[in-house]
Amino acid sequence: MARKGTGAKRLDEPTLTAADWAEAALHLIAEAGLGALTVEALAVRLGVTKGSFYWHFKGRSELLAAALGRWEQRATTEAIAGLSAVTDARQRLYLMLEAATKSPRSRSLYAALAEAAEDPIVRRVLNRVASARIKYLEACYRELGIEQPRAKAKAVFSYAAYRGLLQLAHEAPAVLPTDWSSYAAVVLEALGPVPRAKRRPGRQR
Amino acid sequence: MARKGTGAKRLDEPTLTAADWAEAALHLIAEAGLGALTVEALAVRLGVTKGSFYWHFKGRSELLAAALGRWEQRATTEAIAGLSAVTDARQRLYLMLEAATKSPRSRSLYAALAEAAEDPIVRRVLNRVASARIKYLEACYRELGIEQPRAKAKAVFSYAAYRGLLQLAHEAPAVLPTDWSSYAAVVLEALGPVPRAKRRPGRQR
DNA sequence: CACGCTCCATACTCTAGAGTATGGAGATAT
DNA sequence: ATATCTCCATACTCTAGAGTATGGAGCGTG
Repeated sequence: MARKGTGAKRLDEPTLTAADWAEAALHLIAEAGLGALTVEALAVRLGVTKGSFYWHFKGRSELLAAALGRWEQRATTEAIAGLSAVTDARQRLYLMLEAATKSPRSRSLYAALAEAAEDPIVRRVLNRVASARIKYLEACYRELGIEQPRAKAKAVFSYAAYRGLLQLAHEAPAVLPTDWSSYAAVVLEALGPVPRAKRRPGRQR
Repeated sequence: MARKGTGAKRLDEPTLTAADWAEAALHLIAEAGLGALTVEALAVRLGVTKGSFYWHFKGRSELLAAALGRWEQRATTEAIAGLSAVTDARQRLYLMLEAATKSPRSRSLYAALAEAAEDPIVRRVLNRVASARIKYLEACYRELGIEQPRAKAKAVFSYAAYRGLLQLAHEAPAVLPTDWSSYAAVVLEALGPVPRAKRRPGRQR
C-alpha cells in the first residue's frame, strides 16, 4: 500500500502516503494537543518539507478530517467489536467499568480532542463517538433486564462518570483518586449490573 | 471604583478599568471559547481600540490570569459559601446532586476553559477549582458518616459524573438524557447520602 | 493658567503558520 | 531513450494577531 512499484526511492524509507500523514497527525495531537498540529511540524516529524504535504491533502482541515476518521473507527466499531466477543453481558459490563476505574493515561487522544470541541469537524466526530458508546452501554444494560427509561439513564450516567474521570486526568491530575481499589468498589456498587448477587459481606440493599 | 473623579469623560460611559476588561474577557470566553479571546476582539466589544488595552495589562497572558482569578473565586469559595448556608448536610448534598442532574447550559465557562487545559495558566486554575470542589464534597460525605477511603472515592466519583455530564453537554449535546427525571433518579440512587431511606432522599423534615 | 495624569486612537513592526508556484529527482512505462 | 507520473524541495505570498511607539483629549490640581 505504501508503494506501487518494487524498488524504494531511498534504501531506508519508502515514500509517504496520505495514511502516513494522518497517522502522524494523530500521534502529534495525542502528544501535544490539536493546537500543535501544524503542517510544518508534521513535515519535520516525517523528515520531509511542507511542500510535499499539499500533494496529499488539499489543506489542513482535510488532513484533520482524515485523521479523525481513522480515530473514530478505532474508538467505536473496533472497540465495540472487541468487547462483544465476551458473550456474558454481565462480564462485559464489568470489564468496561473496570477500565473506567483505572488511572487514565495522562494524555489521551480523547482528552486532546476535547480541547478542540469548538472546531466543527472535531465536534461532529466526538458526537458520533459518544453516541455510539452510550448506545452500546444502553444495550448492555437492557440485556441485563433493565427497562427502558432507566437503561438509557444508567448508560448516560456511566459514560459521564467515565468521561469526567478522563477529563479530570487531563485538566487536574492532582485530584485523581489515590486509592483506586476503593474507587473501583464505589463505582461498581453504583453502576454494577444488578445489586442482587452481591457477595460483599453485609451491605446489601 | 470605576472612576476616581466626579465627572465622566463622556456622558454615556465612564472610562474602563482593568476589571472591566477581565470581565469582558470571561464573557467572550464563555461565548466563543478561549481561542476567540483576542485583544482586538475585546477592544471592539468594549467600544475602544486595542491601543488602550496595553495601558491596563502587560499582555494577553496577564489579562487571562486576571480573568481566571475572578472566575476561580466564584467557582470555589463563593459557591461553597452559598452552599454552606444550608446547615443540614443531607439537604446540601441533595442540592448539589440536583444541580448535577439538570441540563447544563450549552456553553459554560468551565467547558470553554477545559478546551485550553494545555495552557499552563488555565491548567493551574482548573486544578485548584476541581480540588476545592472535591474536598468540599468529601467533607460532606464524611459529615454523613462515611469513612475515609470511601468518602474520597465517592467524592471523586460524584465530581467525575458531574464533570463528565458538563463535558458531554459541550462536546456532544445530542447524547444528553431526554428524560431528566429518570436520570436524576439513577444519580441520586447511586450517589445519594445513605442507602438507608429507600425513598427519595430529599423530602425530609 | 499651566501642568500632569489617565485613558484612548492611530499607525506602525514582527512572527507564526497556512497556502501557492515551480522545479527536480527517481521510478516506471512505452 | 524519452516521456510521464509520483513525491518532495525551495522559495515565495498572505493573513491574523501580539506587541510597540507616540500623540491627543479630557479632567484634575498646583
